[in-house]
Amino acid sequence: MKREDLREAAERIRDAYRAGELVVALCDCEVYYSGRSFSRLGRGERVIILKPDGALIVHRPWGYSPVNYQPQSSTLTVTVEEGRIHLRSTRAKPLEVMDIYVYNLLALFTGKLRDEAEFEMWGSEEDIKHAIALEPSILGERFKLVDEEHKMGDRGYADLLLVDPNGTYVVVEIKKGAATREAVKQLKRYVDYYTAALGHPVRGILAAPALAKGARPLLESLGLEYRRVDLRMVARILKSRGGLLRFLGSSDRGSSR
Amino acid sequence: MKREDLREAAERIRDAYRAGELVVALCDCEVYYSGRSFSRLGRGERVIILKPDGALIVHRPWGYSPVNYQPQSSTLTVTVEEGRIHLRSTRAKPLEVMDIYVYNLLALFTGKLRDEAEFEMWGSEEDIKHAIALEPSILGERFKLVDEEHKMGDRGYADLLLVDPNGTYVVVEIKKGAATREAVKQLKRYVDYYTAALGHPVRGILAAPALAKGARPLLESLGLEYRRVDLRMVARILKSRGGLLRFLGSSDRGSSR
DNA sequence: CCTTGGATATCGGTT
DNA sequence: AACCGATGTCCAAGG
Repeated sequence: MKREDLREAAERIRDAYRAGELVVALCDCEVYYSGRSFSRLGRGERVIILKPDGALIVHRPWGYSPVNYQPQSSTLTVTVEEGRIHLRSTRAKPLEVMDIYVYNLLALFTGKLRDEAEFEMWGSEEDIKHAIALEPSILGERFKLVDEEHKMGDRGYADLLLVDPNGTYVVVEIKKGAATREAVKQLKRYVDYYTAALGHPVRGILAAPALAKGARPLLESLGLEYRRVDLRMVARILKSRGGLLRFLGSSDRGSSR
Repeated sequence: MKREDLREAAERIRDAYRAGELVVALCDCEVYYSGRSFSRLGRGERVIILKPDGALIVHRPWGYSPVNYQPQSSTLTVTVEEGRIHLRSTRAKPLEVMDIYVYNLLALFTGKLRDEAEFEMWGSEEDIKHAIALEPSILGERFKLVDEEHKMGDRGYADLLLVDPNGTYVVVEIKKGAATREAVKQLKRYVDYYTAALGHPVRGILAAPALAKGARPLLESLGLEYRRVDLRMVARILKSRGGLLRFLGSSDRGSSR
């Protein structure tokens, strides 16, 4: 790339960054990173996104993950060297530095992006927890809610603590995806702790949309229980209690078909 | 955006995707996602990257994380609707669908990116493990290596298994950053398992550059040990054994100064 | 501030 | 194909 073109491109990037604009560059570059780890990426053509908040993202032409990046609040310097542009992004804590050397530009976009829209997401573990807390009976018995995020000594926190019609306490562990054996062990640790703390038996329920392959045998051998939770049921409960009104109102547009 | 422009843009995107090219679009769009979770993002201006392998990434003008995405091997369809382009990306397993409605294009790049370079990274947990395996004595005693990734029944795998001069086995858990209480618990599970499996006492060592706040009290109360590992020491050992020669040879370019 | 735990986590390697 | 642990994990909530 010609010297003048490099200078001009560097100035466009610097000016855009100072003006709070977004920069997208498709370019031939090298990348070095030093911080919690160290990495080196030889010359090749990539997509670079530089955001007004300092986030810097480098994508190779394949894969989901960026090959290199700095998070928001990093700071950038732009300098022109012999035959290349040097972009240095510095993150303060932990101290991390990323150096990009740009040798050629295929395309360069700079400008402000107007994006004031709301982003709504639903289906988290917490959404499931809220739904069960609102209607513990969806677990199949007349449970009553005792507490959420109930401390289990130094073992952690039980997602939910319920009591069944017999007055027996029930520790509930929730997973948003297929519950693994690890989740079963986690529940067991809570049940063991709480049984010891109370001095009498406690039930343990794993609530999840599904069980991973080896989870059921382990669960049963440990005397624990599984209750399937249906995300649609969760949505219905939250919706009836007003938690998801606007979101669900039009989610069907993108959901299927 | 004019109808003809939309049609033309849609065709460019479709043709590029079919030809195995990369697409970067800066556009005014809406996004819906349905799969393991559900999300909705109203209209606004974003950066969209579509890669030849099917990866699809949508970035808002701030933050490190993409607001919506599909991983590689997703498939794309492009259609023109009234006043907008509809991009639908489908991931087969788990079944997940992302719909993008594009109302206006600020910029559109399509083309092949040539990127054959190697990406090298150093400083992983595995690098630390290799260094200790090569020179177990850096943990401060005359340990001998027994095994790497030694299976601890159904609890997982110990990073390293050593034996001390007394013939006592030592389970080692390695962390590349500050070791948390969670790491201490993980080590405890391994030590408990292996003590039971062998029928006599086993030592447990947590090897990491640092201990997180609450980790030391827990570690000591469980009778486990901590050994600090120095990344520079790790680099020296690996370098002397030839593992990092080429990489370290020029990493100084990007590391500092 | 640090610590903790979730995430559409993603990504490999191993079973 | 499922499971398991690492990740420059990132990130928000707060015990």
